[in-house]
Amino acid sequence: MCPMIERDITSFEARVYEATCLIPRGMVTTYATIGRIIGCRSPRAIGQALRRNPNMPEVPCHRVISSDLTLGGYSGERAGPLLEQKRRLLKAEGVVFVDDRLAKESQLWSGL
DNA sequence: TACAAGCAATAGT
DNA sequence: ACTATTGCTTGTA
Repeated sequence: MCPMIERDITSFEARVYEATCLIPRGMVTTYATIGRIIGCRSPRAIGQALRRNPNMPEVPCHRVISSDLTLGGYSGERAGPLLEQKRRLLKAEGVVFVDDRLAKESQLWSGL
């Protein structure tokens, strides 16, 4: 029944979760944008919150990339098979990456 | 309660 | 390429 996945998430983690869920399918956003939405000026804190993954896989954390339009990381790994899977997930949603970089900048979600 | 260490980043030099 | 900055979580005393 109750999978009790949420553990003792803090307010910060809840905000990150909410902001991440706001990302439309087929688009991506950056840690900085998420921080902008929840009012956090430290993208590292967001990466850490997502790394802990308070509620997986309900949260499309794979739609969060770096401001440099690079893939960033996934599940705590900044490189490796998991990151490759992240790319694959994004590709399945129509987001194309070339050379570990977002091909179309128009697919960036500005948080509007 | 207090202090120290670490993190899926970003900006500036 | 390298260093500094930054906010938040976790662990230890």
